[in-house]
Amino acid sequence: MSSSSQQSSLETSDPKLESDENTIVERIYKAVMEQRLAPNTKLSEARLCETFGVGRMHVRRALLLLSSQGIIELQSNRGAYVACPDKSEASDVFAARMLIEPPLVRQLAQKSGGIDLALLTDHIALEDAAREKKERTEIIRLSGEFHTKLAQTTGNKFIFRMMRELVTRTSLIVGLFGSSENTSCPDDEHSNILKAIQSNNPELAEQLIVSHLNHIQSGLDMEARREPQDDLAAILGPN
Amino acid sequence: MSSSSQQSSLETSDPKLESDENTIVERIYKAVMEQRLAPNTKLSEARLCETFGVGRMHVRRALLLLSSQGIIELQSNRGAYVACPDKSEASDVFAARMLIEPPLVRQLAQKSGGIDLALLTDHIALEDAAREKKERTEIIRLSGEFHTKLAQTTGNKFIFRMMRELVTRTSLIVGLFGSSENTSCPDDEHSNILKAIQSNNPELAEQLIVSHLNHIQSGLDMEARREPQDDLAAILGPN
DNA sequence: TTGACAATAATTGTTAACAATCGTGTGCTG
DNA sequence: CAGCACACGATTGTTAACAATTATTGTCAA
Repeated sequence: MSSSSQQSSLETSDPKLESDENTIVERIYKAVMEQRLAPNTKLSEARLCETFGVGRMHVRRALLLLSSQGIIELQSNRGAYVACPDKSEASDVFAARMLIEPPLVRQLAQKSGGIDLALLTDHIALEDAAREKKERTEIIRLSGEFHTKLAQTTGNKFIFRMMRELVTRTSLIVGLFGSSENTSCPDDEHSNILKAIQSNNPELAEQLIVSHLNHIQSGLDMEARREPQDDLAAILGPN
Repeated sequence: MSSSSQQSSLETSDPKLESDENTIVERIYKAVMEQRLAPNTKLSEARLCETFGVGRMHVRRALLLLSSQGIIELQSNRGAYVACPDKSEASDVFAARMLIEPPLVRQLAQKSGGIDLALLTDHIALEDAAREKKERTEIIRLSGEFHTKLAQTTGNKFIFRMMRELVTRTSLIVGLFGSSENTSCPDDEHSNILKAIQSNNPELAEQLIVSHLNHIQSGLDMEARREPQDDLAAILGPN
């Protein structure tokens, strides 16, 4: 079995342009962030080899890196599975974000004059456009990316990496516990947070991010957990 | 070359007990934390293979993981080197710690009643003992570990991982920029922070950690950077 | 029909040989 | 003597075959 290329949304644009394992990580990472790869989906080495057109070594490297970022879980002799956070992990993620993000936006609002907010203003435009066009995966991705870019704006790579990990995990959690349509952040809260930062209002910015995080968390249904499907179908788009 | 076992401090206790690549990561990690492995030291695959008595695959896995944690740096076709932070990274590390640790200890002091501080009280005892015996590497390691355990006390694995990474990086930085004897945290500041937490005094605890971090940072000489030696001698103790 | 058990297929883990790259030292040349 | 080119040695990167483990299927008996 596994004849030639069974995947449609995969090797569309560039058939076998050099896709090193860094690209592999990025592709899988993005697929998880956009909730195209559901939690608990098995990622077998053979399929990924075909999918990306690389040897097993590169796939294994990528899987190891992804597991070190908590995006997938490696089970000994059993393969790699997209991470599937439970209730406890979910509350840990939000607790960590509650610890970090308020001081973060407060700090941004304090020295708002001295830093470049173009990244964020541009981002809000992107979010609006995506919401306009009702592009689901774009909305989901951008919704998380706002928080990542918030951290990126500090120019501190450690803060950036921490936020990136937390946001990624949050995306998984929202996919698992998100009730109904509530898969992304409420509409214009991001915009309001940015405005508070721009107008040098640390207290307001902090307050807004706190309630924003609370909104996300309260939009979850921690009891009924959407059962993760093992779909192999709509995976890993080329971009 | 590379006859039998050239390393003294290595395979002392258990000659070839199963040391999987998890152990390899731990061993190298610990060596870096205790500043036995100087920044910029080259870690060649062949030597690590002999040292740990495993195949190249395990070594490469370990190196990849270590590089993903920022403990070493992988240069393409050139090998692995112990990370060597520069001035900019150093200030980023302290900025990130300034962002996280104050709210962290504040939070601990707030709900001090409901959490188990045994980890920390025990730790202070260990620190005192090590200082008594003037065990340099122990003091260095424990001095960083206090902060890690501070995070561990929250029971939040994300906060723990963040702090662990920052503390590790701090250890490298202190090794590089640390002026003279000032290789560890000032004597009893840890103890005072713990007391503030125990007595449910969030403001004091926060203030103490801030000045503690400032003390560490001001003990560095950011200009004259200790030139990293390429020593292969005193490496990777067995414990 | 259901359960356990055995054989087989599929997948992951490991090893070793091979290829490619980089650093170094040697010798040539100006 | 300085500088460059080349070749050699050492180290890293890659591939493919092999071993070990797990999952699946089919069979048989209760």
